[in-house]
Amino acid sequence: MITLEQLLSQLNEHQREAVAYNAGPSLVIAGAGSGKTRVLTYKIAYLLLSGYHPSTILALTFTNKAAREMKRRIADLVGADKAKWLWMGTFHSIFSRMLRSEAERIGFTPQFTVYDSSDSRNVLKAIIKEMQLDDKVYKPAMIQGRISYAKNNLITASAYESHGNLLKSDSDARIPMLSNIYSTYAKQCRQANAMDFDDMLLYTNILLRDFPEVLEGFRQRFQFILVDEYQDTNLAQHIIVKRLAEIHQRIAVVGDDAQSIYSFRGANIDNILQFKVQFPTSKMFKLEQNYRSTQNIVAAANSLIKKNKGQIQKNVFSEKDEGNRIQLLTAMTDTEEGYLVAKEISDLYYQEHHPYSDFAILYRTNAQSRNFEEALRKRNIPYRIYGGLSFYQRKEIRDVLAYFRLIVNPLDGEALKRCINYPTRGIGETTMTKVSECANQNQVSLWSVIGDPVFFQLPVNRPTATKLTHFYAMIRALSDDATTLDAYEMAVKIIKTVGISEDMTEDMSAENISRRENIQELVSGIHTFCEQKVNEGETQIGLADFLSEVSLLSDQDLDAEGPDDKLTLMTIHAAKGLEFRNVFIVGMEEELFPSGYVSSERELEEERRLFYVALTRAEERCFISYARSRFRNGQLNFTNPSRFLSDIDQNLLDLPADFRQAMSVSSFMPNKREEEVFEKKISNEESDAPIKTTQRFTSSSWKKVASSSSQMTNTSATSIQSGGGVAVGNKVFHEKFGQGIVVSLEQMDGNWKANVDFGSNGSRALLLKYAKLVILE
DNA sequence: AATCCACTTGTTTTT
DNA sequence: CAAGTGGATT
Repeated sequence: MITLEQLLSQLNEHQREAVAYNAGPSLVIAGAGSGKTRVLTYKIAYLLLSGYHPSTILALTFTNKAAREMKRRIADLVGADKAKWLWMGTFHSIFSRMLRSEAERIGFTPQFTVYDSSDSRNVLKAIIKEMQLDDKVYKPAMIQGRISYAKNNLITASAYESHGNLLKSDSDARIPMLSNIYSTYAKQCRQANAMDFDDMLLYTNILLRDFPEVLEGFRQRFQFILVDEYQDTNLAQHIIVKRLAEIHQRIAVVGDDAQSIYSFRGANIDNILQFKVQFPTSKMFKLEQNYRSTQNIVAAANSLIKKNKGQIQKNVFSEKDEGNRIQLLTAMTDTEEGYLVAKEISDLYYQEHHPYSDFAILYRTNAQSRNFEEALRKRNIPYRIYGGLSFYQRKEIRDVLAYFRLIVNPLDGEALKRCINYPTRGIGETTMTKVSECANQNQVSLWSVIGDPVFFQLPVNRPTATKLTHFYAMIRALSDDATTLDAYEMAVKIIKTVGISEDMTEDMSAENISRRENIQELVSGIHTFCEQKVNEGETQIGLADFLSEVSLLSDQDLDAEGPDDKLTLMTIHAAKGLEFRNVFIVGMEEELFPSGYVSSERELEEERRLFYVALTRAEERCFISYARSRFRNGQLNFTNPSRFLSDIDQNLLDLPADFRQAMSVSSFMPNKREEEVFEKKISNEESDAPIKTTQRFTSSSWKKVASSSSQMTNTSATSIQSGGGVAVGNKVFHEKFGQGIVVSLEQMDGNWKANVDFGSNGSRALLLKYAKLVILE
C-alpha cells in the first residue's frame, strides 16, 4: 500500500499536476513516450486513495491488452482487491456489459450475439443477392464501410432513409439502394438477436438517449470517467462519454493528436482538438518529456510531424543520450529487403547481445510479413507474428464457436448456416436458400423454419425435412445440457456430439492434425477461462459468459507472454502503445507508405502520423528500409522511396551512398500545392492516360521504367502531376536557365514534357529526356 | 449435395 | 500470390 505523497513523488512535475488535478474536466496531451499510461494509472490510484470506490470509476481503453496492463499496475499500487472492482476495459467490452444488462429495453436478449466483420459481410452479401443487385456495383466491403461510417456517426437506418444529403450522395455514386440495404441489414441483425461492432456503440447511445432512468443510473454509478487514446475515438464514443460525464463533469481524457491513426474506423481527431469546446471548463496538461527514445529519434519524429498542420502545439524532448542516427537500408528487391533486415538483426544480436525480444519489424500492411518471415527463418531467428489471420478466425475455430453461438442464441442466422454446413450432413445450398426464403416470407427466423418445416410448408422432400429436424433436435438437446454444464464441459460435449471430432480423426493428414491441435488449444483456453472465473468468485460459467468475452477479443489478447525470446513482426497500427529497443520500419515506398489509397491531404497527414507512431516506438535504434522493386499480386512493381523520408531532418538520417540518386527519380508532392494537383487530375483524367506502373517483368522493362520512371498507377493521387522524376510544384535547377518551378507536366509520345517557370528567364517547355533537371525541393 | 478445378479478381490499417 | 467464384463432375 502506498500513500498519496509517495504516489506523487514518483512523477515529474507535469505528470503530477495532471494526476492531482480533480477540480473539473481535464485533457492530458501526452507526447509519445511521455508516460501516458503512467499518468492514467497513477490518476486512478490517486482517486482510489482519495476515497473513490473502485466500482465508481470507469476507465475506457482502446485494447483489452491496455486495460489488463493498467489494471495490473493499479493492483500493484493499491492492491488487487481494490483494482478488481474497477470498470476498466475497451469501449466495446464495457458497452457490451451495459447492453447485456439492459438488452430487453432495446429489443434484444442478454444473450445477443456479436457479429464480427465477416459475419456482417456475409449478411450483406446475402441481402445484396436477395435484392438482385449487382455485387460489382454494390461491393459488400464498400457497403459495409458506408454502413459502419453511418453508425459511427450515430445515423440509424431510419435516420439514413430520411437524410437528404446521404441519399443524394448515394444516388450520385450510383448506389441509390444503399439505404434499403442498410435498413434490411439492421432488421435482419435485430431478428438474429445480433449486433455488429458498430451497433454496440450505436445501441449504447440509443439506450442512453431513450431511457433517462438508464442514463441516470449509469451517471450515478460512474463518478469518475477516464478515457485513454482519446484521439482515436469516434463520434459515437465521444457522445456516450459526454453524456455520462455531463452532470458531474468528472472526466479526464488522455491522448496525443499526433498519434491519431484510426480515422478509417470513424475516429475523429476533432474530438481531442475540440475538447475545450465540448468541456469549456476543462484544463489542459501537456506531457512533453519523452522517456523512451534517444534524442535523435525524438528529433527525427519531431521534424516529420512538423509537416502536418493543425496540431496541438507541443515540444517533445528527450534527455536520454543523443544516440545513433536513423539508418536507411536500400534493397533492390523486396526479397533483398528481408535479407538486409535479417542480417542487421543477426549482427546486433551477436555483436551487442540484444535479445530477440528487443527487436520489432513494423510494416504498413500485413501482406509484407512474408519476406521477413522467410529471411528470419533462414537465419534461425525466432519470431512472433501479430495480426493477420487471428486464432479466432481460423476455420475450425469459427466452426466450433458457431455451435456455441447457436446454442446460446438460436436466432443467430450466421451461426446456424455455418453449423448446418459443417460437418456435412446432406443439407446444401439449395435447401438453405429455400429455408431462407421461407423464413423471410413468414417473417420468422431460420431456426423456427428448421424446427418445423412442415408447418411452414417448406418445399423440400421428406428425407431433407427429416435431416433438418434431426439437426434441430440435436441443437435443442445441447441447449438443455447448457443449463447444467459449464462452458468447458459443454465445449467437450459439443465437439463430440455434432461430429467434429469424428470428422477430424477420419484421416491423419497434416491439416487435420493441425486443426485438432487448434481445437484442443481452444478447449484448454476455455478450461483456463472457467478456472479463472471461479477463482474470481463466480459460479456457473456458461457458454454465454465465455462467448461474450471471446467475441471481443483479438489474438493479441490471447498471446501468452511466454518466456521465449522472440522478435516481433506486426503492423504499425498494432504497434501503437508498444516500445522496442530496436525498430525496423520497412517498405518505406510510395504507394505502400503512404498507401496508394490516399486521396486527400487529410489522409496523407494520417499516414504521416502513422509513420510518426512507427518512429516513436524505438528506444535506441531505428532502421528504415525500402526496396526498389516489389512483388504485388504476383507482379513485379518498380517503386520509389517514400516522400516521408524527405520529411525527416536529413541530418538525422544515415543515407546509403546511392540514396541521392534514388531520391532524384522519386516524386514528392509539395503539400501546399495539393488542391491544385487534384483539380488538375480531374481535368486531365480523360486525355492524359498515365503509364501503368504494373507490368509483367521482362528483361528490358527494368531499364525502361528506371529511366522514364513514370511509375505511378492511375489510381494514385500522384499519377498526373509526377512524371520523369519531377512533380508539379517542384523547385528545379537547370544548367542554362537556373532555378524554376515546374508548372505542369504532360506526356508526348511516351516522353514527359515539363513546363517550367524560370522567373526572369521566362517559361520553358522541356523534354525531361534531354533536360537534366535537378530537383531542389 | 459435395468436391474439384480452372479461372478471375483484387488487395490498408481493426475494436 | 491468395482467396473466392463459377462450372463441371461424381
